[in-house]
This record gives sequence, structure tokens and C-alpha cells, in this order.
Amino acid sequence: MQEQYNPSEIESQVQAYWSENQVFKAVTDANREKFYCLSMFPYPSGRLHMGHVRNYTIGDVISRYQRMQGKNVMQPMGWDAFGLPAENAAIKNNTAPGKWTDENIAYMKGQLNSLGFGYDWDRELATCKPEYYRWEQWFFTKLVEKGLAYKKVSAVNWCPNDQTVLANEQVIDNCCWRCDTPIERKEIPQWFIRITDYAEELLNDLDQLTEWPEQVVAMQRNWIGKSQGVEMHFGIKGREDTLEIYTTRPDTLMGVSYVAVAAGHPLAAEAAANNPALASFIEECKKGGTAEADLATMEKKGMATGLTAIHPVSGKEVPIWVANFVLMDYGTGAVMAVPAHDQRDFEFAQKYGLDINQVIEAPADFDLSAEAFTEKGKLINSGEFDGLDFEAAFDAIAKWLENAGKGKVKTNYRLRDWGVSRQRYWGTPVPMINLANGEQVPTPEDMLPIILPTDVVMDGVNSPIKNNPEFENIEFNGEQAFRETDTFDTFMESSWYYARYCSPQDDTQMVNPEEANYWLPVDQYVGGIEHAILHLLYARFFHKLLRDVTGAVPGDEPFKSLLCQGMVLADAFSYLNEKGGKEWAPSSEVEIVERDNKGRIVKATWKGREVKHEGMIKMSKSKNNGVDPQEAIDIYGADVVRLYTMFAAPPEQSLEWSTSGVQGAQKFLQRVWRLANELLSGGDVDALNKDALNDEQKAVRLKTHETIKKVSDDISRRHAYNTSVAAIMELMNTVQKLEKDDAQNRAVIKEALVAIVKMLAPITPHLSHVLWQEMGNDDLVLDAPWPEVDESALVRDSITIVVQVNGKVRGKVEVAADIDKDAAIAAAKEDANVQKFLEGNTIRKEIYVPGKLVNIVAN
RNA sequence: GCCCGGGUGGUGAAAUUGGUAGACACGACAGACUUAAAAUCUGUUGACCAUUUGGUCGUGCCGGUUCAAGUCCGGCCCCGGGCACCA
Repeated sequence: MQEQYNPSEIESQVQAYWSENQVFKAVTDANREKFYCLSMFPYPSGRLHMGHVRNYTIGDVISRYQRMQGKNVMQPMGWDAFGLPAENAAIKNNTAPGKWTDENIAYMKGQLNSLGFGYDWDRELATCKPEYYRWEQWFFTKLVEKGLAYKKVSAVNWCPNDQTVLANEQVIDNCCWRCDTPIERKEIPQWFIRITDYAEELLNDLDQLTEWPEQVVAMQRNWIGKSQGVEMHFGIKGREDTLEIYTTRPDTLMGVSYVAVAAGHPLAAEAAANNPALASFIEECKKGGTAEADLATMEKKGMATGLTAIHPVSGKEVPIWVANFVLMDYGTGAVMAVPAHDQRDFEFAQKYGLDINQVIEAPADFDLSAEAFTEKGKLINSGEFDGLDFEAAFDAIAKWLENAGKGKVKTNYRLRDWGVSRQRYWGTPVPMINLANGEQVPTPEDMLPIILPTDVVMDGVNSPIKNNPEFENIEFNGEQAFRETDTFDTFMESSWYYARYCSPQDDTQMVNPEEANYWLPVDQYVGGIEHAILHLLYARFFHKLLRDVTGAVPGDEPFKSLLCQGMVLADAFSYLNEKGGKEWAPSSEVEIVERDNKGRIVKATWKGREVKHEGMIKMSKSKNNGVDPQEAIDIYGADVVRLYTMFAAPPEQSLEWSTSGVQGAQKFLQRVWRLANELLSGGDVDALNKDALNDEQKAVRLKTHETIKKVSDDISRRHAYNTSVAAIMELMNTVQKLEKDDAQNRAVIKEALVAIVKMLAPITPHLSHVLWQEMGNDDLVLDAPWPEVDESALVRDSITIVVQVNGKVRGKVEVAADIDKDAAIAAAKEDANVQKFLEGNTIRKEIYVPGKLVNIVAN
């Protein structure tokens, strides 16, 4: 074997071997237990970034570990290929989004292969290809037919100068990113899918997801946001119609001092018709974007409509206001305001001099003139409801309203229907036809797919398929008709790709039920925590839709176990441009001028100008702080990069890239290689004679089998790859101390080395592949069985017990492994240092934690 | 603003069920080898005191529960992720 570890040479050889022998091709086999391991597919942005490397290394480690457990592993890969960045890149580089995307896919596929990931490339898919999106179009027409998709008016970010819709990302400080014009909210008709029909099931089935991180389940639960409330109507003075209101706090109903409607509410528009001031206020409410964070933090403003609402219980008259914080999209677009018991209502009431009526008993020292009392409690000033607590008041008031025909209990969800229309080009065309009579019909199956033209020129503002007669004008049933020119939200494609991987080439159906029945659900899904809500919720929803509409997928949930990897962080630096706007300097070009005594960056410059250190932030294009993994792969090889990413941090935590850490990983692999070389160059190794080992040899065997036990548990149960690597390093440190000339020492070393090579195989597959063969094996380490623990090697004669006095460590004693409580405590008291602390004190209590610790409480 | 995480040496981190805080690694320092350097190997490395065997303090901050708290409880501060049109 080669004396030196030479990753670039062995890695390309091993990869060629894998590819030629199609070792990762996954074939359905009903007699074998399957394991479907899926990593979130990448957006083909041009080059792999560190987040990809981390994500796919974790997935590959799990896949290879499961394969060594004897499972039939399927690990597919593909491309989430539609999206905004392709349009931007096409404009910038004067090319077409499709061409740009295809080139990126080709390059990134080479990068993935150079990292040694074991993908079944026969299953590769790209969402921008008609063979893929045709089924999405077909599926959408089914949803329309079943009434699960519908069209309604909804708000978008609108740039009045460019006359175009903007994505949230294209809105910077409430202005258009291209022309800096302040943006507005504009209502346009868009397609929605009824995810709210599935809200209850999406909530309940979270209980099935026992192998998901609790935090993700909690986030989804809160996002769905089920609440019990009361929907009721207030009368409107001098009119027949009523104002619908939803509240989760009906117990505070008697404290209502005004009601507020959204600027887009019909009542607001009516009142504004002969009230110019109100009309201009409503106009002003349109300013700003649609992002919830902006809406929630903006200054609360309002104006009276002049209309008066009539309280459903008391008959009291309260003013109707228009308020910018009430949203047409939520609930009924109108809220009742109880300033005494809601902080937002309180601030609004103080600002505009509206009444504050206390109806919940507050503690005597609570100052209701300073803030709202928002806790639940006993009702006061509420007439017949006085004295009731929250629960009783809720029921009584709901019942009262129901009896009066003025309201009813209603379950509400924070979750809103999924708006899937996008006014952009690079996406799946919405398969709808607009007839001349204004009707909309789904495109019949024989007219699908509607192919997105790829030979286009981007003008920088509008989608090339809009105002494009060639795309838009069609004949339908002998009549002139028009295609829908919007495209789908790209979350649509990523919501069902996991199912398509089961039968990616099937051109007769969306998902092949037999294949899906074998492979689904995904056993392990790996991806970034940033997808914890939207992508994972939409995919769960789509699985239920596929189940109900096509019947092609088994079970209720798509992903059995979920691992959310943390972000990869890097230093980011900003500066202010001429206009005072914040810009991000490319981190790779920033020079660190000065650090403080704790190593923190005090001063940094880029091209001579001082830049501000913004800390460690998620690597991203927008923050300009990406580290290109390719450079590290070229210098150190894939195994080193893989080992470093697994060792540097636990998978769920954020990871900081460090060049010296990568070098440490390289050093370790060189040591493994050297140990193998030293052992093998010494000729044949004798068989291990377990019964004739000296204490030192026994100690090494103990370490070997303890390590196998820990690493197996770390990988399979805990997903703690960092500590599994640390354990293997410890074993290496132990083994290396053993002299290599004694025959039984060599046998012990070989046993350890076999375990090391196998345990490293999922993480550093190239190195393990070669060393496995050098050790004289004919099979592949890839298919070798995972090492087994020899329980007899784990037997210890003696153990060390920690002795504390009053909770502080005062000594350690070596005792027989099977010692009982009394003997352990007696042994503990014999320690000289322990005696020193017990002297002159009375023992009050003695605690024994078996095999670990004695604590003597004395004073 | 709302929801979810995180905060431990000079650095990345470990401590799995409340039981020895800092495993493993990076960096630094010292030594061996070498003409020299690199590589490699060995040792030291939380702070402070004592220099020997030991002691005091120490896991973002304040308080609590417990024989025992990084871990549990209450309150706060800071950082990160998501917030429905970035993916």
C-alpha cells in the first residue's frame, strides 16, 4: 500500500469504481427492508455552498450507516430548479433562465460527485422540466375540479413605478429594489389551495411525528394556530346590515369601546365615498409591503368612519374606526376593541381618546391607566355575567349570543389558505384557461403539459409570458381563449418531489402506487431548520392531498424522521453606500486589521474602506459571506471536508467554518492511514487470543468495544456525529500508544483498526474503501456489516467512584465493580482528603449513586 | 411585534436520565527529532492562590428548588432562525 495518504488520487479512483459498478442504484425488493434517506434538494444557484455540503454529508452518513445495517437504501438527488434567482441571473448575465439553470445543474452535479455522495442518479429529476411539472399541472386541475383550489383577491407588493409585483425579498426598506420607489399593497386575483380544509388534520397528525424535533412540531402547531372563539355580529346604526367580528376573548365583550375594520373592508370604502379625509387615510394604509413582520411593527393608526356600531348584548353605541393594523386577510376583516384588556387596543385608545372600560378584575396594585390588564380573570362591570371566570363567561356569553341569533362559537385557525399564484416567469405555468366570457376552466388533460417557453429574453421588469400572444392566445372549443400567465409558487414543486423519486421516469402517472408503497414514507429527511414551517407544512399537506386525490401514496405523513441541520455561519461585514443604504462587503476580500484581547474583530477593511463586523451570520448570497467549499475539496479532499463538517459541531447547531479545524481533520486521517500502513507492512497478523491478554491489551480491547458501543448509539439514536468522531479519535489515541512489535499487541491493534475503518466508512467512505481492501477484504466496506460489541471485552474488575463532601469533590476511590452501597461509603470515608473534611463534623446524610458517586453531607 | 432555538476556556465544542464542568479538536507555549525548516512525536494549557497531596472561584445576568444545578423553576439581557412572494 501507499505510504502516504493521498486523497485526490484515491478519491477519484474510488468514485470511478462506484460509478462504473452502479453501487448506489436502488432497486425495489419486497424481501428486503428499505431505507429511504432524503436530503432537501438544492436550488441550482451555480455552486455548492457550505450548507449543501453539510446537509448532504449528514444524509450520506445516515445512508451508508443504514446500508451497513443491511437495509436496501435509496438516496436520490435532484434540483429545485424554478425560482427568482434564475431570472435575476439571466438579466445580469444576458442569458435565459433555463440555460443558466441547466449549466448550473451540470456543474453542481460534478461537485456532488466529487464529494463522494452515494446517490442513485438514475432517479435524478429537475423541477423545471416538463416531465416533472406536467404532473403538478395535472394535479392542480384535479384540485380545481374538486373545489380544493379557488381564485380570490389578495394583496401583493406593488411597485407603482415599474408597474410590477415584487417578492418580499425584492422589497428593501419598503422600497422597490430596482428603482427605490416606495411600494404599495395591491389587491389582485390569485389562485389559492384550501390548506385550511386540512388544518385540523395537519394539527392532529403532528402527534404521529414522534421522530421529529420537538421545536419543529411546536412551530408548526403555533403556525396552524387553532383557537376557540366566538363569531358575532354588531348592528350598524341606521342600517339593516351587520358587521361580523371574531374574537377569542368573548369574556371581555362588555368592555368593547369601539370596533375597527380593515382599510380594505367594504364598510370603509363606503364611508370614504363622501369623506375625502377618510379616503386619503385608506389610500395611505396601502403603503408598505405585505410582510407580517412589517405589519406587526408599524405605527398603529386609525380614523373614525362616522358610522356607529350597536353592541350585540348591551345595545350600547360604539364608534366604527378604520385601523391600519386590521387585516382583510385575517378573520372577518373587523375586530372588536377592548382597550382595558388588550395592549394594542389600549395604545390605540389612548392615542385617539377612546374609552377604556374595565370588565376583568385586576389586582389592587395594577395601574390600568398605564397598560392593559391582559390576564384572564373574574368578570366585573358586565351585568348579568359579573363574577364569572374566563371559562364560564366564554360559555355564558356565547350561549347568550347564540340564543339571540347574534353569534356562535367558532374554531379559527391562524393558518391561511395557500396562495400559489406568482406573477413571474421562471415557474410552472398555472394550467388554467380564461374564456372570453370571463369564466375560468382547468386545462383538459389532453392539452397538458403547458410548456414554459425557455428561449426567452428577460426585460428586467415583466415576465416574458405576459403580454405574449404566442403563449397566451389559444383556441379552446373553437373559441378564442387565453392562458393564465401566472406561474406557481416554487413551494409547489418541492411539496411532492419526495414521492416522485419513487418512480421518477413514469410518464403515465404522477406517482406509481406500487413503488410509492414500497419506498414511502421517507425514513429520514435531512434539511435546514429554515424550512421548519413553510416547506415542511406544504409537503405534509401535499401528501394528504396525494393520498385523497390520487390514492397513490401510503400513510398520512411523508417524513417519518426529520433532522434539521443548523446553519453554516461566517463573518459578515457591512458598510453604508453613498445613499446611506446598507451594503455587504464580500467576506473573502475583507482584511481584519485589529482584534481585541478576546480575539473579537475590532477593525476590518475592504478595498481600503472601513467595514462593520456584523458577527457570524448564516452564509448567504445576500450577506456576501459565503465560503466556497470547492477550494477546501481541492486542497484537502472530500473525506477531510466531510469529516470536518461532521466533527466541528452537532448537526442541529450552527457551524462555523474554520480552516485550521479542517487541517486537524486532515491530520487525523493521516494518522489512521499511517497506523494501517505500519500494521500491514509488518506482515500477517496473528489471530486474537482473547483469553491470553495482559492488562494493557485488555484495556485497549475495552476501549475498542466501548467505542463501538458509543459510536453506534451516537449515529443511530442520537445523531451526534461530532461525538462519534471524537470517540474514534480517542480510540486512535489509545491504540497508538501500544507497541507494534508484540504479536498479540498487533492482533489487538488490528481488531481496533478494523472497527475504526468500518466506523469511519459512512463519514470518510473513500479512505475506508481503500483501507478495507488493503486489509485483504474482497467485499466492499460499503456492504460490510457494522462492527459488533463484544460484551466480554466490556467487563471491568474495578471502577472509580467520586467522593464528595457537601457536594464538593474531595477524592476518588478505586473499588470493586460490584461494590454495594455500604462498602462504597466505607471506602469513601477511608480517603485521607475526605477524612480531613469530615473531621469534627457530624454526618447528616450519605448518598450513593451506584457505580458513580458518594456524597457525604456533614456539618 | 409574534413563534422557535441558542449563550460553557483564547477558539469549535463535550457533559445522553439532576451526580467528577471543559472529553475530543483547533490555537498557544515548552521539549524531542532535524544543519535548519516543515512534518511527526511528547508534555503543559479555565482563572486565581498554594506550588506537593491541595484550596477558592467559574457554564450570559438576577433569584429559587435540591444532599447535589450547565441541566429543573421564576424573572431579565444578548445572539440566531421563521413570519406566508428568497429557497
